[in-house]
Amino acid sequence: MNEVKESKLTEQELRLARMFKALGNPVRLEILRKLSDCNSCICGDIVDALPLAQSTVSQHLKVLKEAGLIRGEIEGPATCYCIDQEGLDWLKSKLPQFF
Amino acid sequence: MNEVKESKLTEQELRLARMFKALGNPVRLEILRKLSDCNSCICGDIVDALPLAQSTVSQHLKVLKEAGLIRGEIEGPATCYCIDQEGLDWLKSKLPQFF
DNA sequence: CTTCAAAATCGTATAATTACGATATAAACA
DNA sequence: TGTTTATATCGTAATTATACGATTTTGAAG
Repeated sequence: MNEVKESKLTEQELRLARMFKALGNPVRLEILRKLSDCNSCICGDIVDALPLAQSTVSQHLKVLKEAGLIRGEIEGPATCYCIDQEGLDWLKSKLPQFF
Repeated sequence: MNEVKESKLTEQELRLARMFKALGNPVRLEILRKLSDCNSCICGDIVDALPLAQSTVSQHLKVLKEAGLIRGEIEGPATCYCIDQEGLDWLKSKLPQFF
């Protein structure tokens, strides 16, 4: 919708916007907090902790992963998710220098 | 089986989510960067700097204001916008302690 | 009081997000 | 092989976001 028009934002700033967008949803923030608390988590545990359908949670996890905020690793029949510390550290370092 | 699951986010975390949501849009990030650069700005200058209609920019400014990221002050026939340093400082302080 | 200019708000079309149930996929095991 | 279990993806409905032009509001100046 707002992409054909010349944005004066740098690639880094657009990455920042994508991260903020992913963070700007209470459900996803809750998932992140849980992952931050328990270090790493089987997807099913996250589903159990939320009042949402499995497919909905899976969708949110995908958004977080694509934003570079979490990582998912297949562990046997399940998938283990964890914070993407590299991505979060990048965000934390960029925030103060942006504003 | 029918556990009642509700959001376990605190009021502060919901405020964080609202701020992130406002930040998660390239146009609004561009507005913020401009305000950060020029310290304070007449609304019209922001409109002129963007390839968007005045009404659209005004809407984005409203979102940023409601999220506590900018402030607007009526100055004669115009409105002068500036960064809400208090709000941004709060965000910057909360981010590292959340993750 | 009227006019002008700046900004906000309204009405609305379109696009994106969020949610769900249904279905597909992939790994482990019988 | 087929079954089970966990997760991802599909199709879709409802809601929210984004954009625009038109209109209203507000303050300053004539």
